[in-house]
Amino acid sequence: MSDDLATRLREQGLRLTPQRELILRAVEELRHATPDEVLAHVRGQVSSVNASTVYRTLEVLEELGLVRHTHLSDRAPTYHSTLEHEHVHVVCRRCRRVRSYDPDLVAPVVAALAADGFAMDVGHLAIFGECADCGHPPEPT
Amino acid sequence: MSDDLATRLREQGLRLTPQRELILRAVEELRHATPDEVLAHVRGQVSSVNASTVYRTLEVLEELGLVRHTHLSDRAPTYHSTLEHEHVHVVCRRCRRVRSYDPDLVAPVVAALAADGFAMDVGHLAIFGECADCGHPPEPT
DNA sequence: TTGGTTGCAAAGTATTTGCAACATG
DNA sequence: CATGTTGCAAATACTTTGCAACCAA
Repeated sequence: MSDDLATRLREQGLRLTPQRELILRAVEELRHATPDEVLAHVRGQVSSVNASTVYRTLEVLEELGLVRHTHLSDRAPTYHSTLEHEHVHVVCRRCRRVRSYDPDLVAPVVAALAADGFAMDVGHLAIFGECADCGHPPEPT
Repeated sequence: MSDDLATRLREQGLRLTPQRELILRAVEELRHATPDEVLAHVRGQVSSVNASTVYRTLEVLEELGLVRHTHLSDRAPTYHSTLEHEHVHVVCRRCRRVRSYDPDLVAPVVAALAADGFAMDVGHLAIFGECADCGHPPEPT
């Protein structure tokens, strides 16, 4: 997987650096992390890595297809490794819990949109709502 | 509809102001607008309205259920009036075009998640992907 | 008159960019 | 050793907040 990084970078005339390795590994380990969280993680591990490097690297890694991002909050984007199989994110607004669903969940939507000539990006999808069994009490009805 | 505004505000002990009327009307007219676009629109029409007022007002209007927002780009949120019937947003990453779909599109997803005790927020959903017939040429395969 | 509302300016958070020093291939 | 990369600092985009003046009810 780090080999993959080296390979893909080389293909694009880009270079393998310790920062890029660290950041990719951080995304893989954290599962779902914002740029800030990635930064904190790599800093905890090694030398001082700069925030701009994190942003620039996440962009590169995404172009290389090694990471992806979705929006699990109204704030910063969340990155995850493409080593995980593709999944749909379902997040509860109340308890903030994030569940991953198999792409099957939205297969009918993919099909319907495909019929309209639209190729849906399943991995980017974030579905919001509220779960019944979340830690927080339900709103009075 | 402006009556609705007055009514709902009063119910909450809030007040009807020209700014609030203008901003609500701007959202209705613009169909899909970011806070910035709303600001530009109301400024074009009347006196000087402040950006903070736009943010604060959009928040109030959303709490009152008169507007809603979704994220149609990685940047600012997009607001729309709830006078429009609820719809799902489908946006092409290449040509940036936004199409509105009937909630029926995602009915199977709503049902599947409901079975898991999750109440999906359909109006907030934004589906990304690429349309075949967008102005831009397809990427080489 | 009371208390919600606005404008203004400053602060805050998230992200981007220019550029010189640096390090990979 | 050529060119991609990084760190740093400043700039930018977007949003929030404190507060005094203001105005709707």
